[in-house]
Amino acid sequence: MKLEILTTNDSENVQKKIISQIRDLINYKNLEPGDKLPSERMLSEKFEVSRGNIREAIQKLEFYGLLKSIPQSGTFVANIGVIALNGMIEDILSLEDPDFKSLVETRILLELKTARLAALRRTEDDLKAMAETLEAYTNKVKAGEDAVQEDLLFHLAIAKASKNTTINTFMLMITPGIITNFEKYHVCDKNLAQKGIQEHYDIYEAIKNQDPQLAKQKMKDHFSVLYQYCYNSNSEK
Amino acid sequence: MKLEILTTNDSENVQKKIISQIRDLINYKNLEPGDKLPSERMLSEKFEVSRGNIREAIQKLEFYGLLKSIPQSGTFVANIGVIALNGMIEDILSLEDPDFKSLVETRILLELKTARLAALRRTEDDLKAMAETLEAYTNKVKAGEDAVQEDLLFHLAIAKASKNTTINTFMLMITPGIITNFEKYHVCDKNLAQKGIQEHYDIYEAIKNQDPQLAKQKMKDHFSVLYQYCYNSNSEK
DNA sequence: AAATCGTAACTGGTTAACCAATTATAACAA
DNA sequence: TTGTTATAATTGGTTAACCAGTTACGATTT
Repeated sequence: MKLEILTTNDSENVQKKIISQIRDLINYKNLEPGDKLPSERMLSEKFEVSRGNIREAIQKLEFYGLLKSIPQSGTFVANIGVIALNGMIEDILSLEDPDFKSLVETRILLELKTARLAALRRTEDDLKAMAETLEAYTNKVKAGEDAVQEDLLFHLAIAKASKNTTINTFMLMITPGIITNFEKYHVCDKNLAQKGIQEHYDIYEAIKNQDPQLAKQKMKDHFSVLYQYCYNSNSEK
Repeated sequence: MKLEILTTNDSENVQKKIISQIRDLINYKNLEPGDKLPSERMLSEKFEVSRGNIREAIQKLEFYGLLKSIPQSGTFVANIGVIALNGMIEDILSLEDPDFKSLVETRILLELKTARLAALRRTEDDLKAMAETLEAYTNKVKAGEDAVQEDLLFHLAIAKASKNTTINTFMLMITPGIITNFEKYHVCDKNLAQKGIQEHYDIYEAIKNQDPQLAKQKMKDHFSVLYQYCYNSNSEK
């Protein structure tokens, strides 16, 4: 039994082990940026795991910009230096899954910025897209229906108008987690949704009038209610 | 020739096409959250692409939290509703690769927050880790060597001390892009690196003394020089 | 000795067959 | 009719063989 616990690793732990082994290999062989890693086949043999596991680990490191695979040629160490590489791999290995609180905290941070940037950079098309999502939200709320999705789509429209692709990507990444947790904890009741209509409209107007300060402030107001609501009724996880 | 241009799609475009076809299918079949998607085999036959392409597309949508694959069971629509799903897929399809300007803009936003949060939440271990990276940076600069990597590792240590896993992940994601661009444009010259020592130390002290306002301000000062330098000498991409 | 060419080994990527677990089905029993 | 069980089909995941492009290297020619 004990033996089984020790030897049975889920695929996540296998991947972490492979990643740390790749790091050790790079250090041991003194591989410089641009150098070629041993082939996937050799690594799978050396680490005694399937080639699929190796590819998975390489893809993760490629996602974080530490490796670069080139077809029919090899996998190469990225141009960021061994010190940064070691530090980053260490951080990646110790990364934990995001909790709801960190999601909300990050969302507010990003949204205050997107509101400001959208006010500065929005085009007429952006305004049109925002108006559409705002109308969909309003109709849903007035019909007494749940409108969490339409709410988030309005915010994503602002993110798109901010013309910052990095923040836009990050907003997309956190949105599903926000939606599921909101619905789970019933964060948005009808009372809150009614207020939301006016708040959304205020944000929209500020962006339309290209007033970054006001846009940020209105977004802040919007979240202050939400924030407060979250931490009063659902302070845990 | 023209025909070849029209029919030859790189794998990225193939994936985008599959993703939009999956979206159409969900809409056409009125699949609700939690419903099961057709099997990978059926999809690959229906869309006339390999099963591998299908898996790749599903994995991307799974990354953004829109689908969920369960072994030996099926692929399921996430619990976020069809409206949000449609909107998000649209956004994902139109996402472009991040440019350097958006990376820097996002980095500053995140770092002002991590400095503040780290001042509030840092442990003794966090301080120790920060001090180590700070020392490595100082030594490198005093030896007249390039210290971009050590610079970034100090900032990542702050991110870790902020105890916000989402922001920490985002910092890790943008760091390689920052490093390569910095080295490409030689953003950090020796003069700037010398100033950096004092600035880093100021940030460290503020976090150590648990002064969030000061930590944020010192981080802002740190970036104002960098920012200015960026936009003066390298305003273009 | 140097340059060129061709061959053979090696690369990451792709594919089709296979696997174990789940699920649907239908036969059977109560 | 209802509940149970055995079985067959289906699922996502895994694997090993295969592919096309790249690279290394040595024979050959000049």
